[in-house]
Amino acid sequence: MIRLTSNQRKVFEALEQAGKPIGAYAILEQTGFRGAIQVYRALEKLIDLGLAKKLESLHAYICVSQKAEIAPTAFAICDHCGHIHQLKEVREVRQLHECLAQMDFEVCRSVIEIHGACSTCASRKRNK
Amino acid sequence: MIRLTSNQRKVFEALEQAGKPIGAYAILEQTGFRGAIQVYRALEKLIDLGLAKKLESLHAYICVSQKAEIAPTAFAICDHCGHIHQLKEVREVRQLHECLAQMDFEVCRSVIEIHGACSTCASRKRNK
DNA sequence: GATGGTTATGTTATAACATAACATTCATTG
DNA sequence: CAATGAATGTTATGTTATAACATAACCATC
Repeated sequence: MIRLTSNQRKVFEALEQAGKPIGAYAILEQTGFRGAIQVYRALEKLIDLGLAKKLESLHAYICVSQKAEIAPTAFAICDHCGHIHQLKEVREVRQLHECLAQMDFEVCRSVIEIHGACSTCASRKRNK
Repeated sequence: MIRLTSNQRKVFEALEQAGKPIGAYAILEQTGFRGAIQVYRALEKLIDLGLAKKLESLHAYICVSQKAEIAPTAFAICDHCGHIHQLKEVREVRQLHECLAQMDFEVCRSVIEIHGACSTCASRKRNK
């Protein structure tokens, strides 16, 4: 088990409780830290450990579904209800990495965020 | 041929000249606009038209290699030299979208940015 | 060519996100 | 205990992005 510091634990709990991506300043409020830097420092560590991820296109952070998952993840982001679907170990992502490897590109970080409408919201749209 | 407004043309030319991703405030300097909003408004339109793209993980903008390409693009971003490889019409990306479609997820925007080392920088790293 | 509607642009202020720089506290172990 | 290093705190500031409202340019049609 990984040993988190006090601040890291507070940030992780805030992410868990939210259950959806939240911004660093929302975390700041929830944790009661005095400055944003505390949040960012903790987030950096959590991301390193694979416990959290930044959603670049939302400027927000989310805790990763399973523990310590460094493997590249694709996110399906519903722009209507905000629901996030985490797609880990997706064949297509692995293949994309392989494709890049064949071009001699050495992958170190993968940002894959697909926006759209989740099944619920999509059907709701169709029926109105 | 698409008709751009004066501001849109200036921003597009700044992007073309740069030949790499640049931030909105760099564009602001180059164009001489008085405020950032002019840049963002022009960028929004250029992105709509498929002439430019935002690289979310860099907070920067780049003009797209071919004209009016709305199709999803994957970007391979070299973190060493800054070189950007635009991958259009990549099979793996299409397959990822199909995979999501089967889950009833209706894709509308695709953010795919793979960071790492390009072939040149990767070999340079190995040889030192 | 005046009228009114639409689109584009300008201006100012501020929101939202992120980091720099340095001070202090705290735990550990030699 | 003293020295060290890691974590945290504090303040300030940098960077990215948008809100809100004012003005100008364009253009059709009467």
